Amino acid sequence: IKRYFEEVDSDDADDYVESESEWRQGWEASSSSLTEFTPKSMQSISGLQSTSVSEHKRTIIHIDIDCFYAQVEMILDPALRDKPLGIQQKNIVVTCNYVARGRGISKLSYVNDAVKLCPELVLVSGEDLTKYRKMSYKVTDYFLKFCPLVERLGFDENFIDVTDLVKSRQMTGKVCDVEGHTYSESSDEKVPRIHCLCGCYQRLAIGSQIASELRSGLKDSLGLTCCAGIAHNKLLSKLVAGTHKPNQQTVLFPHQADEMMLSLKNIKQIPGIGSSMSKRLAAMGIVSVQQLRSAQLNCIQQELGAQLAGIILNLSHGRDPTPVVQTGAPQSLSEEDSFKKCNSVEDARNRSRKLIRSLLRRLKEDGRVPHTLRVAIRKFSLPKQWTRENRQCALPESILQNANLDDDTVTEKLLDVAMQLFIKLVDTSKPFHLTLISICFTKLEDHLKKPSIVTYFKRFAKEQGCQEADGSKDLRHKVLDSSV
DNA sequence: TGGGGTTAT
DNA sequence: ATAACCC
Repeated sequence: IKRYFEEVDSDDADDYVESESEWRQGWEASSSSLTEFTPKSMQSISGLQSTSVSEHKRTIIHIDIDCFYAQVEMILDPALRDKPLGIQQKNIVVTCNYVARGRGISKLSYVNDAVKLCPELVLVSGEDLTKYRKMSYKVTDYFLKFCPLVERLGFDENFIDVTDLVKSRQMTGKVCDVEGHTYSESSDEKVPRIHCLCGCYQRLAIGSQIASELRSGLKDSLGLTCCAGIAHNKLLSKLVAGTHKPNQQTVLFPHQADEMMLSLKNIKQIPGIGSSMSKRLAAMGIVSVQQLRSAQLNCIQQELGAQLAGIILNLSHGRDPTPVVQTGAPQSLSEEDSFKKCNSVEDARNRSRKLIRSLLRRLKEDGRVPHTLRVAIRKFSLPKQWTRENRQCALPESILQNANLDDDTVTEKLLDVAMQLFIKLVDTSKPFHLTLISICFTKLEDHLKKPSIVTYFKRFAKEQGCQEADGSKDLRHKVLDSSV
């Protein structure tokens, strides 16, 4: 096989390997007649249809920081390291360290239950996300030092597309083996590695080396441990990252994609299929990945529409063409607070003021200026009503344009805007009962952005009643003619 | 359940 | 503006 790849020099060859059985057939067939082992002959051997030649060409790493909030607290106070630690928000333990997990505490459990389970549990308040947010961006920035394609998912996960990094390492011609675990449900069954380290197998092996370097670098520079999953797309890299759990990494080769997907107990475990979609599919009698796969295409299409059906079905086969997209600066900055009861405008105003104060602090660091403000509330209603309502409006330029963000009058101006929105949400002439207020700044734009020359040309064009600024030449003549 | 985020409709 | 998705 090695000679084959050397002679044919085809990176595409292993893209034809669709499932493990097909791979085996190819393997067995090849050992009897090496010369006939070409992509074409492989196709005839197994009768497989490749979905896309380039489908296995990327190398994606998914990084998942181990119990992120707890790790941040343990770094800030190393004395917490060997104690059972929980992070508390209101009366919920939102996450905990591994010592606490060893005592049977699970994420998102009630404080009462957790303390009953483990009376020595140390609780730290995690309602203010500032430290976690800062560390989170340090992590993303760390990855960005090596590779531009980093996509954040929440505060503690990142996708990294290392395809180009892998390519340049391949140029050196060195062959490397896998670092860390290799995914296989039946763990004693080993992929005959060295024979397979060609094409995408070699690429993913290099990816696992890179992942290992990134992980140890992260530990050295920020003191954080994490899990990594390496695969040819985002879906699989994320799923496989969770297979060996704290502080380990796992690579998944394409022929194991089926096994990975089929190992999921429920379609809800597929990232991208949430509670709403699960319910719709469950209503059609579809609960398992296998059922989803064997469902009639047109049946699902009827129910979901062709586009969505295609995406969902693709996911069930471990296919995910979505690219890793650079996340960059956040699209919105928000803060929220939940409580048992808020039933007066005064109370609402005071709570909103706190939110706006801390948002202004963040805005100052961010450097950008928001152009819209949104207020959201949750009304107390019959349990199981998870409904939030929101109103938004454009922010008057005058408030933030070149204001001192520490100025309390700025806070009060914003608060006035927020309360106008609040009144649209709540009929304050009647009794009300709120359980959450959230304030969100969006449409964040660069502050120091001087209007570019283009802006002036466009404005001028408009004044002159020009059509599209198709020719800046023509425009320039106009400008000169008018002796500006 | 909490305190965040994103994108699609 | 809401609803879906993610952590």
